[in-house]
Amino acid sequence: MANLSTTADDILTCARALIVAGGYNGFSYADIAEVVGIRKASIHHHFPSKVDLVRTLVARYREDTKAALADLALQVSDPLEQLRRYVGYWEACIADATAPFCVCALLASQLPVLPGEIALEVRAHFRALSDWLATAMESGARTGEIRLTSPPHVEADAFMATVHGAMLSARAYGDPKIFGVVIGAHMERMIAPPSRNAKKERREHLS
Amino acid sequence: MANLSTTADDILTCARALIVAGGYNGFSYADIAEVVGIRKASIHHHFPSKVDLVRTLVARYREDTKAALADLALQVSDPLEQLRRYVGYWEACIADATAPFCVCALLASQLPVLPGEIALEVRAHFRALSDWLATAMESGARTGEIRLTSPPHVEADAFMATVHGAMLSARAYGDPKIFGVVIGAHMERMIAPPSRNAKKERREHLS
DNA sequence: GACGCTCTACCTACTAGAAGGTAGTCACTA
DNA sequence: TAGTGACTACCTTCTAGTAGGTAGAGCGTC
Repeated sequence: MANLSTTADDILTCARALIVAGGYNGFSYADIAEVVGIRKASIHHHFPSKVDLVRTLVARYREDTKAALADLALQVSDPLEQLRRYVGYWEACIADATAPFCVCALLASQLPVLPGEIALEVRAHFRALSDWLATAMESGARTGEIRLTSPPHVEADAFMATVHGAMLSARAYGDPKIFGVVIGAHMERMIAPPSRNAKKERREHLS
Repeated sequence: MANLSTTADDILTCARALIVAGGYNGFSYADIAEVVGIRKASIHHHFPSKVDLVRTLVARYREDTKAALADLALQVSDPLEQLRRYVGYWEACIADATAPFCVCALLASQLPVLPGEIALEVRAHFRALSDWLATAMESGARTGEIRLTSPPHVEADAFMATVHGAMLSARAYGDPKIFGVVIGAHMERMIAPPSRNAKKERREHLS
């Protein structure tokens, strides 16, 4: 945060795109230098080491995500609509290929070879996202809009897993549409029918 | 296939473990040489290039998976039990950390930076797995054991996405149990209750 | 307002080591 | 005796990172 220069921003943006494409070992300072239009050594001026660069990048990504999710919860009161907006964001990103993958999801897949400090940041993102989703699940169950067949935090982890898996499938198939199809199926299963025993279900599945 | 020597096998086994840990760019010939106990140049004797090595590895992984899934369908007639065995396999792998990730899932995450020939193999794995799952889904729906809320191939893709996402979460959280919990929740939602209108549901959701 | 000081952003030029890969050699075995 | 599987000894290219320097902006002060 705290007003970094435009060049540093450019470096981070570029690095993020490169990580999303090929992970931590899938890019080099030379790659960034070429895209941003400066020399390798100049990147070291802004970020002394690769670990610094990626740690900063992930920390900022986490902050941005945290702020965006908090804002979403504030702007949209309906929990089901919150989830729809969340997946809608990714659907758009994948469709126009701006950022067709969550940078933390990609880094998590390489967790065993990641420098410790970066691994910690990645872990924290998973926990924060899962918590936000669990809160939405719980609210939805309370209003009777969402039907939970498991405790909220389990439903949240299942939802997150489906989102990440669907990103992967979209990439594997080379077809952005698959993301929406898979998530759509998951959400449909979650939407509570206007059933008579909604109260009973709610009682059963809230912690 | 076709009886490769033990050393070649060792190289492939080692490479697979290294890819599972850190992806295509996360390992080098030097890493393999150290583990297998031969020199870098000797690896080139068995696999002239890194692309050869990984292509062979993925092709063999696909063959093995194909054979195992065909065998599973032969040994176990009950479709729901087939799915349980499939996820049980991964649950065991993740729990004892032998191969806590599908090598194709990991490579798929880096698809944009993968050599073309390897990308093709990875894509083929996703298609084959999805097809197998869809067949199981369809059979399960026919016997009334599985409740499908979407067409079989969509349910199959959703299932596959959940499996891959759950692997990722298990890795991110550093907790093998999360895989079973997430998949368990998904399977529970799929199990049809002994309902009166099972026939009607079946009619609705088969292509 | 010219002088010097410091800081920022970038540069050229370099390094050590790791990467994938090659050439040629040797010993064992079918 | 041809083939296999390993070796040593290289090569080239790429990697992250360093050393040292330059141009210019900002700022105090004589």
